[in-house]
Amino acid sequence: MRKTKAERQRLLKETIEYTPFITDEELAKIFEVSIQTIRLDRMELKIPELRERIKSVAKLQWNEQVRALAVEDIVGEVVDLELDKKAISIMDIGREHVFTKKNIARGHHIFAQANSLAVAVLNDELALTAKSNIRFIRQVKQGERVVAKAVVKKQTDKGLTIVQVDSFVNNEQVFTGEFHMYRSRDSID
Amino acid sequence: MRKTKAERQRLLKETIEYTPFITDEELAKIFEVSIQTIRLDRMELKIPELRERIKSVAKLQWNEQVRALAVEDIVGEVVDLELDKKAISIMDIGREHVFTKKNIARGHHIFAQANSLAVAVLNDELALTAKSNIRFIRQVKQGERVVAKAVVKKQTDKGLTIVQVDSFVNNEQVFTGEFHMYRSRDSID
DNA sequence: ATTACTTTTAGTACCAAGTCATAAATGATG
DNA sequence: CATCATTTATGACTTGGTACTAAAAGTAAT
Repeated sequence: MRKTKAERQRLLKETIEYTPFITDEELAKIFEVSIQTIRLDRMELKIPELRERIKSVAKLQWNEQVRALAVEDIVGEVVDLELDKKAISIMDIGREHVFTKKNIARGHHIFAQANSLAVAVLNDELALTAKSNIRFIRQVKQGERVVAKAVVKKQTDKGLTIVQVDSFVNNEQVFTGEFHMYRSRDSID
Repeated sequence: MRKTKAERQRLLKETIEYTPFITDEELAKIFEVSIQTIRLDRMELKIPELRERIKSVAKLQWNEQVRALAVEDIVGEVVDLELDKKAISIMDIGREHVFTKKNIARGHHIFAQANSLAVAVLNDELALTAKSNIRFIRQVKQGERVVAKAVVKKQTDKGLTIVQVDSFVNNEQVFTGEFHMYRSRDSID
């Protein structure tokens, strides 16, 4: 039996979201209605036509490529920042961060967040990590939110700046690291 | 003056690669030739029409999403592995690894390669990094190939296994790290 | 059952951005 | 000037639509 209008529209929306590369004609066959009905549905649901859908997916991809380079620069989201003093960032552990077998976050993601933050907190065009001592205090699981706190400490004898980063999940410490940073004015290159 | 055919086709190819969302009409205006000429050019160069180009970019995006989750587990490519003894991995530094402004690799990528290798070299279902001392010895640039070498050392008093990882570009050391690893049999969970 | 209203289908004209094929105009070169 | 490559023009057809109008079918209420 053919479904009701509301039900059909619900499924239509899902179907298009799941497989955006589908024509009205194919949809009409699937739902056993005329092309016109599909088009009426799309209008009511404000779903754009095939070509526009494809285009928007493609544009997204185009932006991703640009964005991947930009966003990659900062791991986690900086929520508080006082240049050359302190900074805080949060990162939610998702599927992409954990070991595929167990759901424990891979160390380098925790590290990346901390390292990024150490770079971001410094008021320099480009700061580089020269050395660091780190410690993973406890495992972080998928779904947990890691809050990393960076504090800028003294300069070392060699002109490096020390940034201390501690990461927490619900106020429980999961990571600690001391980052010795080169700053752009004393580049090693 | 209008360019020669060969020159125009060379530029056309470039242009389309760079901005695939461009119509023949727009191209015709840019190169000051008729639409038909552009179409002849596309045929000779085997460049598909706008809609096909958009579609292929969109499909690429669709695959990327799946891929991103799988590849993430191993950073770099393991080329030699003797379990519980030593391992070697290589990683080519690409655009996705460097700071957008300068072309210097971000520390956490170098770290990720080393950390991954430290995990991989241990003959355990799941090894976790507990602690590590690392040092970035010199900057790594885009295009360089980083070879990471891991050696399994002694157990510590606390049952941790120490893995020493040193990374090189053309036999010049760029990174060194000592990783203290938990092994699955003495899980901390 | 008749009326009223919603939902669906049909049909036409039109559009963008092409393909395919044929023919004519233009340019360069021996 | 003849000849060949290159460019332009023209028309018919294609896909996957939009926009609009009109008719048919289904559903509910009086």
